[in-house]
This record gives sequence, structure tokens and C-alpha cells, in this order.
Amino acid sequence: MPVQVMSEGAGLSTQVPSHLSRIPISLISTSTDCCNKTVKGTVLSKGPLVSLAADRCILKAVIEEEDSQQNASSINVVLMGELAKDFNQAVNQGDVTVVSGFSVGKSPTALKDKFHPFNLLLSGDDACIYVSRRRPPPDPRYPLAVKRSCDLSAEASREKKASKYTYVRLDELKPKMVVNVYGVVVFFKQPFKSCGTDYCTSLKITDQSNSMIYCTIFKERLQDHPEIFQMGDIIRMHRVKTNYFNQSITLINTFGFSVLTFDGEEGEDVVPRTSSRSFHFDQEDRRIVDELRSWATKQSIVPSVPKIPLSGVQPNVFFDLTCQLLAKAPMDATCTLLRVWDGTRCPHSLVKVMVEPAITEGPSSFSTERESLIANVLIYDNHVEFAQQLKPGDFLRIYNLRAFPASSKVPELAAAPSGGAEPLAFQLHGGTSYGRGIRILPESSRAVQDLKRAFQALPECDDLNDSAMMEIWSTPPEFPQDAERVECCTERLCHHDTQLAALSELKRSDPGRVHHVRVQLRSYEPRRLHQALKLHCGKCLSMQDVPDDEQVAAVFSEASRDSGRCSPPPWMVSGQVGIPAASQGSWKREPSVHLSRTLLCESKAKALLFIMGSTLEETCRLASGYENIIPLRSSGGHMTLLDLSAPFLFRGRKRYYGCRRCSEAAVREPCAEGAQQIDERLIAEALGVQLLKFVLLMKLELQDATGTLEVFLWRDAELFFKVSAEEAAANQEAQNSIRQTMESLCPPGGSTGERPWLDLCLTAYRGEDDRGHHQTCYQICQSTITNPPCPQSNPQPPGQRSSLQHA
DNA sequence: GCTTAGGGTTTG
Repeated sequence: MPVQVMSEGAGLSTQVPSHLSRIPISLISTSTDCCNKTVKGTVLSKGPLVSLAADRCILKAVIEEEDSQQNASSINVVLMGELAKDFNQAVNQGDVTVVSGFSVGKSPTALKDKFHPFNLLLSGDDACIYVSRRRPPPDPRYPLAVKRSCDLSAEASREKKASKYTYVRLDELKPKMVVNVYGVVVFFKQPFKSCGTDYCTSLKITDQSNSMIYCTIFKERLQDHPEIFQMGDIIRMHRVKTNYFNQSITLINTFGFSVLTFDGEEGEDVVPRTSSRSFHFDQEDRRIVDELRSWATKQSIVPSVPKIPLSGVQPNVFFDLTCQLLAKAPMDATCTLLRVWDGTRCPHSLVKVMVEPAITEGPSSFSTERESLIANVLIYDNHVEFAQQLKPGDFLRIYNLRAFPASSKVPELAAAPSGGAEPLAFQLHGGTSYGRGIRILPESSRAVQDLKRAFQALPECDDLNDSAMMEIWSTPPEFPQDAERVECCTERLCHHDTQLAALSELKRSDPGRVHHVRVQLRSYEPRRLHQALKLHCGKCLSMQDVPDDEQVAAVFSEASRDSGRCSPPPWMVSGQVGIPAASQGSWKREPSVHLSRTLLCESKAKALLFIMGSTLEETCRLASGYENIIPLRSSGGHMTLLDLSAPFLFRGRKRYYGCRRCSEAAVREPCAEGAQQIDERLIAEALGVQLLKFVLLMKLELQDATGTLEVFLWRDAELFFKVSAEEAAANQEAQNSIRQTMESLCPPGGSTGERPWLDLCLTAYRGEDDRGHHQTCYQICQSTITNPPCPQSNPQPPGQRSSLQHA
């Protein structure tokens, strides 16, 4: 066993085999004789387990020599294969390790991480790691972690399981660590678009050590950001790295980052907020949250943000407003109006903003009574984009909203028309200073529950005529149903006698049914369309990615290395083909080629060519001159097909693959007698290859007024796009057509309002997720785009012909 | 395994 964990508290020195001798990290170099040597160190950080290929794993860790406290030296350790997996399972930050059976390599990250110029490489049978779990007497560098693990040991004796994670107290952070931390949020900004590829969340946290630590989270997807609702929330972050900036330690997310947040209110349930499908959370986490809550409450370290309802607003106050969106309308490119309420009445009259009903989303008018409770909020600049995504009915918190006395701009308004106090407008200024931003609050949140109670407590005002409110609160139909009014850019080709259903309704019904929906496309995956192309086996039903050229070229290159002689079967006529050199000075190569004698006699010399010893690039160049090209290799004196991870057949620009599991491939002469043409089916059958079919597989997120739903587009994807997957694999125009379709359904950067409506037929069926759990899946079927974008025809590049010389 | 930001003296 490559990773050996020592019994609790046992000294490592007594358990490491005696023939091994220890060398200090500082003496490691590529000239070190590593035989029977060990290196000892404390695990400073442990990277995530990364899978490189099917069963190849790699994990990087940093260990620090523990004897030289004054002048600690750290070195990167790279673990491969099973060892990496075992290490990932068995070893934690702070554990002491003795490493043996390593080799020394140059550290490619030395300049950046300032660790040792070399690293230790551990792979294969010789590599071994002896581990001693952290135990008292405490290492002064991990006081909190040790304390917690001591506390745990009492629980562990009951549960027989220690917590998987250790958390570093914020005053214990040192540069260049990857750590897990807990903290109380004392400042935050909602995620905003960075100038790079990601959204950025800025926050500042603290804990019982009173250290204030600034954190930055970069994540491409909004749902991967921490769900912070207010200061005082508690955050747990896994795998953040420390960095030194402006004379203080900062934290930034790193690979494998995950985050949970909790309400910071003492006495509230401890419910983790996260979009992660799985996360570790146990009694220990509950305890840490409780401790932080009661500490923060006693200290009152959390800056008090005025929680002002509309009834408490004063002119020129900046505050966070928790409210419900009733309607919205774009004012201009840099300003959007949100009409919101929180069930309380503002003592000041609220400024009216005139908006055309046609551009209003949600009701354009309300009863007089209701109208008097509605605040008009003007959202500026960078917040407009987010505001565009909001839907009437959403519950919001608007951070750093300003109550603005309208009289300062329009003096005649100072004479208040009603109520006495001067009228107020509300503004959310551009930028992210002071945490300015908007967040949608989930229905389950305490704040939304409170709001709903406030709404229910309102006296019934003449709501019977208030069709506006009905629109907000009513059950479906809440989607456009009138075919005259709404133009859809897809149509259903099925003949089901089914009414349109809202997504929320559909989610409540059982699998095995067909549904008709009218929806918009909210997002889709993959964004890179070539990743949507898959190879599907009709026999074993497996699905695989289409190998890229680099992978295929490697198979060709590997095949041509085996130059052993082999005799072609009697039905072949052999020769050489001269392939023009790709560049000047490069060798003109002459791979051997073979034709079917039968086809040659039938004057069908161009119909089929077997080729051996060519590169991928050469094969492609030849493909324009022959209908079918089958690459071969020599193996043990026989001709065989190449490994089936490469195409077994080239037809013009099209490539065909076989299933590795289901094929029983051998080089045989195809029988073309009576066949219309020699195509991929005929050849696959002759060669014993189970032909893989190109398919398109995408995941679409649909939305209507009642919610969102993830559906697959697969079996009927070709019908949907009016493009065959095989064409898409071979030609750019077909790919362009699919891309244009997706972009027209979901314009990049476009708002909900700009997205066309789609009429779709969905089937609901029982499927399994990655872990084998049953869940209801949805697939788009028998639906098609009605006006596909015009493909731009590109002229085919002229083919390069090669001369064939018969032997 | 690159980059992004790095609170803040707001104001249409």
C-alpha cells in the first residue's frame, strides 16, 4: 500500500523502515541520489485530485520541513496514479509525512510559488508515503485546527469518524497556503462582471481572532458565487489560497473551490446556502456556525446596515431595500425603472414615473390603493443588465439604494401634493462601491417569508378589479398563449392532443408524459458547439466525445512506428503512393497502398484505398482523390485496422468511427456486388466494425413566467436544427447554421425580452443522474426551428490529388 | 490552471 497511515500518535521515525535515511529539503537537487532516501515534512497544502485521462490521476501537495522552524523550506510534491488517490483520501493538511521512492524534477512553478526550485515526483511501485496524523502536543502553527481535532476526538469516539476538513483561523493565515476557512461577512459586494472572463465577488470576513481578511472570488457562473444576503452572514470556503497584497493577507478561490453561506442570526436554523449538488456538512460545521454567530452577536462587530422598510425612509438615506418587483420598464440604455413594494406605506409621497404601457413588463397600472404603496426605483448603468433579467414577482434586495428628494431636482414638487412630506424617488447609482447591487432572494429565505406575511396582513383593498395583482399572484397560465399575439420561431410537428402547460405545472406531473410548452431559452450547454457532437453506439448505447485531431494524429503516428513486414491478403493489389511533401525540404514520403483486386477489375480503382504508414494529414490529403480510404497498420506480421479511437474510414471530409466495445474488426474485402455504392455501412459490415453514429447532445435551460427547466436536446436534435450531426462533424456551414440558430434563440448578452418564444413538445421520462439516482428528465422531441438562418456557403477547398503507382 | 480585483469620502 503506497500511503501508510501510522497508528494514532505513533512516532514516524519508529515505523519508517530502517534502511531509509532522511535528507533535508534544502539539499534536494536533480543530482541527489534518491535511492533509499526520505524527505520529511508537514503538509502545508493539498491540491485537488485531478483526472488526466480515464484512470490517470495527479495531485499536487506542498510539504514543509518541520525541523527547521527558523528557516522553513517547502517543496512541491507531485503524486501520480493510485498514490494520488490514496493520498487524497488519507492525508490532510497539517499531517506529517515521510516520502520515499521519489525522483527529483525541476519545479515549473518555482518562480511563481517561491517554493523549492525542484519538486518530488512520486509514481509507480517504489513510491511510498508514511503519514502521521496531527496529534498533541500541538504544533504552534495550527492551534485552532488542533484544538478542533481534539474536540472532535470525543465525538469521533462516538461516531468513529473525524471531520474531513480542518479550518484555519484567520490570524493563522500565511502566504502561499491553500486553506479552508470560516468567517463572518463584514463587507460584501454582489457578484459583478470583471474585466476578465469571470464574475467577481468581493467580501471581507472576520472571526474570533478579530483579523479582517479581504477575499476575492472569481467564478464564471453566477450560481458558483457565495449567496451572501447581508453583512453578518457566515461563510465557509474550501480551497482558497492566501496571497499577500497591500501589507495584508488576502484570500482568493483556487481549484476545487466551494462555498457555503449561512444566516448569521443567533437561534436561526443552520441551513447551508449553496448551488452545489453535494457538499460536506456535519455536526462540526453546525458547531462552528453557532460559535461564530454568538461571538459576532456579542462583539457587535457587524456594521449595522439600516434595515429600513419603505415606511421608515427619510430623504437622502442610503439603505438596503427588501421588496417584491411588480413591474419594470426600460427608460433608456443606462436606466431601468423597477416598480416595487414591501407592504409598508412610505410617509413621503412617491414620485410617479410615466412609462408607456407597451414597454412595461408586468402590469402597467394598479388600483389607487395599491399604487400608493409602490416605490419607483431607477436602476443605473452596470445594474441595468441584471435588472433586465428580473421578472415581475421576484423578491429582491437592492443594496445601497438612495432615497432621493425629488424637490432637489424639480423644485415645484417640494410642495407636497399629499401627506405633507416631500416626495421621494429611489435610485441605485452605477458602480459597485458600498456593495451597490441587486440580489434575488429565494422564496425560502427569512426575508421573503416576512415580506409575504406583510402582504397578507394588508387590508383587502378593492382587489377584485385589480387584475394587475391577479397577474402577479395567479396560477398559470402565465405564459403567452395567444398564437396570434406571440410569434414563435419553432413549431411542434407532433400530433399530440395536449394543451399548453406552464413549466411549474409540468414539474409537478409524473414522468412518462408528453407536454407542450411555450418558453424562452435562458441558457444552453455546451457553449462550444463541437463539444455537443458525440459518437453514439446503437448497440451498447455508449456515448463518447469525438476525438480531436491531436488524438487521432497520435494514433496514426503510433501505428506507423510498427514497421514490421506483413504480407497483404491475396485479394489485395499493393503499391506505393507518392504524397507531395507538405513543406519544402521535408521528406517526400511513400506510404504503401493496397486496392481490392475485384474493384480494380471492375474499373473502380478510386472507390476504395487501403493505406499503411501514412500520417493523419497525408490521409486527409488523399481523401479528396478516393471515395473511401481505410488506414491500416502492421501488427505481428498481419494487417489490421488502426486502434478504433481513430476513424476506421475516411470519405471525403467525413470520418467514420467504430465502437471499441462492439466491433470485431478484421481486414476483409468488401463485397460491392449489387450495391448501389460503396458506403460506410457496407465497409463497416465487411470489416466487422460496429459503426458509431454522430449525434448532437445539448442541455437547454428553458424559462417561462413560472420557472425554469433543464431539458435535453438529443434524439430529435437533427430535426430541431434541420442539420445532420454527420454534416455538422464534417463541414463548417452546418456548424455555422447550428450556432446561428442557438444565437438567435439566446442572443449573447441579450435580455429576456429579446429572446424569441419557442413552441416545443417535451417528453418526460425517468433517467439516472451521475450517481445512479432516479430523476425525471425532459427531452425536446418532434419540434423544429421554423426559419433557420441561411447558411453561408463556403467554396470547398480544392483537393490535392496524388499519383498512384501500381507495383 | 491564463485573467479578472484589490471596499469606501456615492448623486442621473
